[in-house]
Amino acid sequence: MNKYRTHNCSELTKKNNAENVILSGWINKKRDHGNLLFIDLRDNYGVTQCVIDKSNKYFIKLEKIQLESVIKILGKVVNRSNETINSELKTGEIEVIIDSFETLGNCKELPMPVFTDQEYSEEIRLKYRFLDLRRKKIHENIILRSKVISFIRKEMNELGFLEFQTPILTSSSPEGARDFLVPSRLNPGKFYALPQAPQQFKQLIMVSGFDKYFQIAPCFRDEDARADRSPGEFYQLDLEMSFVEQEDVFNVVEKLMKNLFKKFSSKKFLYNKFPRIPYKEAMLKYGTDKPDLRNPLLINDLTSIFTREDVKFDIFKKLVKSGSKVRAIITKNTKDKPRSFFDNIDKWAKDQGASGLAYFTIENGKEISAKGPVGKFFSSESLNEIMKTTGAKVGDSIFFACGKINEVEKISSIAREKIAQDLDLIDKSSFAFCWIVDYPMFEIDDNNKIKFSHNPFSMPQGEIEKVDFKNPLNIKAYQYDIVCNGVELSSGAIRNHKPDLMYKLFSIAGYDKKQVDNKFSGMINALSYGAPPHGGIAPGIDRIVMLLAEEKNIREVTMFPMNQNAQDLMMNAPSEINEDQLKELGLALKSKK
RNA sequence: GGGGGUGUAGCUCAGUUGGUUAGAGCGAUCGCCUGUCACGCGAUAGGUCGAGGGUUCGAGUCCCUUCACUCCCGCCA
Repeated sequence: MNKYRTHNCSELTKKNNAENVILSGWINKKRDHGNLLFIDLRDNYGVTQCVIDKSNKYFIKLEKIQLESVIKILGKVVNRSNETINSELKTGEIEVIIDSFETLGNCKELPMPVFTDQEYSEEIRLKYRFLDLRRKKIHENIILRSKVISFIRKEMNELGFLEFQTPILTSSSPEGARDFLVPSRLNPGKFYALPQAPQQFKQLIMVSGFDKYFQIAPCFRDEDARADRSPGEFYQLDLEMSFVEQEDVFNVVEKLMKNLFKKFSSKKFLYNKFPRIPYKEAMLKYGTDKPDLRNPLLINDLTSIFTREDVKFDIFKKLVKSGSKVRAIITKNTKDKPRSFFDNIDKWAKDQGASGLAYFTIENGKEISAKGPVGKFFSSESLNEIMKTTGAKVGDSIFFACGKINEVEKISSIAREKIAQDLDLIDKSSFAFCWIVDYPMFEIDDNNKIKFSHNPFSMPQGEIEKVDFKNPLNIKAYQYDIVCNGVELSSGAIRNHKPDLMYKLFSIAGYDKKQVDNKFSGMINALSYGAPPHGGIAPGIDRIVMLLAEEKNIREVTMFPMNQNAQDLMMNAPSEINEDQLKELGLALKSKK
């Protein structure tokens, strides 16, 4: 028999009536009636009410013991009387009459309450994470995370994937994020880097002939945090497959996501087959490459309307002449919305740094007309044209944004979200997955330099002989993202397994052969020894769990997260190291300013 | 690197137009209470109002600087 317990704290029911039991756990709550004391004993599994009265010699001791102390209770299970049954508790039909008890772990005065639904500051939560993690919601989130990961492992195994570990200490690579660096004691002056992702390794695994690989892989990137982005480290379901095309990867991931999200959520899928949306189309219709497809609003391009003679909206017309674009969002049947609805959105847009949103509502008197501050600038014919291109009807309203393409995409994207929220158009009870496909291989940065827009190892689309290297910005890649409810879960690609092509693409981005050989030696070398066509993806585990747990902050699904400044307040990391350690590594610190 | 928000008791917060001795709930300590499940009742302790400077007869409150946490932009797949 186990020394500490015969049952856990959620097991006992009427069936156990009159049994002598041993329970161990934390004191969740005490209710002290002076001559009668109730103790809610909690463990990982649940809560059991235990009772003791003053005739018991342990009564005084138990009365004094601190909440959150760990105790072992010996007692007898009794059925509760009907009036005292607690239907909210799994064990609410019984209670344990305490016979004796033993303190296993004392608790000091708590820096924060554990048994409350009260919110408290992250600082205190992170410093005392071990207390925070005892609380119900986050405790359940972390258990969910564990279950999600083991489910993924099982599914991946069934799909024929093999799990492999890849090195944590590896080499620094150009492109992408800032690396975390680790000095090498045995190689003074040289540094390892922690992997931003096992990208090159997983491709090498394919070259090594393993066919299907996956890993719940830690990834390290030294970039600033966001609510949905941990500083430093996060986990991906990294996977790679040989002899596949894009659709083969999609099939595997769709199957996995559907099984996973059905298993851990009761929400429905908006699309059973995930829509494939070309990058260009996504940027036009949604203003972003991570659209929330639960939101029914679409963005329309109305630039050409503002070249018409019979449209007199001069501010926009002037901007259009100098190359700006006009994008519009139609809201269905909003003619009766109060003026404040429209003005709030306009004011909100100005707060976002845009020049505001113009708007009007389409009316039908003698002829089609527009009502609203800028309505008078639009002729009936131009309105008919707008209705034709956008599908807007009488009674609908139209919001306009005008600006340079990047700006107008951005503002129309967040306006689409804002308007949908205000009109309560987003179906919160569903998951809307989609694939964003056909990403451009290259893009132009602020200094007018061509750079890889995604991953330098992606395969360009089309037959290699026909790729138009003269116009690199037109080259599309077999590069894709998977998005759910506006959350980017992952990006992936069919990889470029042809070294010659790789050199060519790198040369467009300004790397000569020598540089490529030097920086990507492991991989480029391997590709010239018989590499299979291959591709993969790497969905973010943390974000999947966030969606399933309906959390907005990644720290709510991370056991021991760092704060925004990449500090672990509980472990005191990062910390200073002593002179000897520095010396051994051949390092010297510059004095801080 | 930049912008916004927050910072008052161990915790969560209130604090009016600048005005006497800075309050509440929870927690802690002490006392009362035999059926609670957010038990109830009474009392006590607990404050560098994030820090520094300034304005003022007088600052938790106004101004400047600074620090911490957080959200966002940049950055990042």
